[in-house]
Amino acid sequence: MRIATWNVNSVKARLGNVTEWLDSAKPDVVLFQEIKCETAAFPLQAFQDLGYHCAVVGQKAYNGVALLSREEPTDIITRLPGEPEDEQARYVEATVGGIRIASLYLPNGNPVGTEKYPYKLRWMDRLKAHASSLLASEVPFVLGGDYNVIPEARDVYDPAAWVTDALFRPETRAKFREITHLGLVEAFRAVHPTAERAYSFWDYQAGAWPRDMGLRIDHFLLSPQAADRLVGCAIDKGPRGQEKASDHTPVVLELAA
DNA sequence: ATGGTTGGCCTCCAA
Repeated sequence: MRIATWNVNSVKARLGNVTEWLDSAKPDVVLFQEIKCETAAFPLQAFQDLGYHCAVVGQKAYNGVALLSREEPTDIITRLPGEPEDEQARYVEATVGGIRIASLYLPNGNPVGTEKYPYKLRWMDRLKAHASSLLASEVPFVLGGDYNVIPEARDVYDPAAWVTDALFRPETRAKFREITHLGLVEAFRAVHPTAERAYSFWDYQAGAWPRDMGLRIDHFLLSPQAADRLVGCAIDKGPRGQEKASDHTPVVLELAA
């Protein structure tokens, strides 16, 4: 099974790029983040025409996630447990082919001096708690999406310049490690243990893309049973180089059978 | 060189 994750930065502004990529990459499942539209405004038909079922959690203007799959997803949940007052559209999870698969958009957390940063850390605590309960259930699972976390110094073009940023602060990285240390496998790093300058995001500003000033912030975390089936994980830089590109590019996970 | 871009929305916010 091939599962892709892609922060599309507005599914409506990106519809041409996205459908063209799906048509060539043909993932079995694709996880979108930052669809930036309400659920009812999601361009369902375009994706149904490509053979996908869609589980969509949208909101006006910001955030928004979706899970698309060739097989109909079941047992869909539309929010991360904990903080029921949290209305931000950042999580959708469903069962596809016997695997629990989530599309998540972890809060950015900048600027650090505001309430946005503690919200990010609380969201990570909630993700950790949810991952713990999924592990206890012993169902194989894949948590994919835009984590807004740079795991290590080699995952950013200039670590010193980013050390006070919410994506790379030591406290953020420590929280990310708390999650992986539950026993999850970060798929790209497992498959490419020595890769450098392997990025999934390049800012629109300051010529970041042509200068390869990127970050690796889009990840797949795999449960032990899912990791046993890990065949490959690759970043497809193609879409980032196109006209009207998202600032993120797809990451593709391959699981056996 | 204290720079620069994009999307959504409505005058700036978020990234």
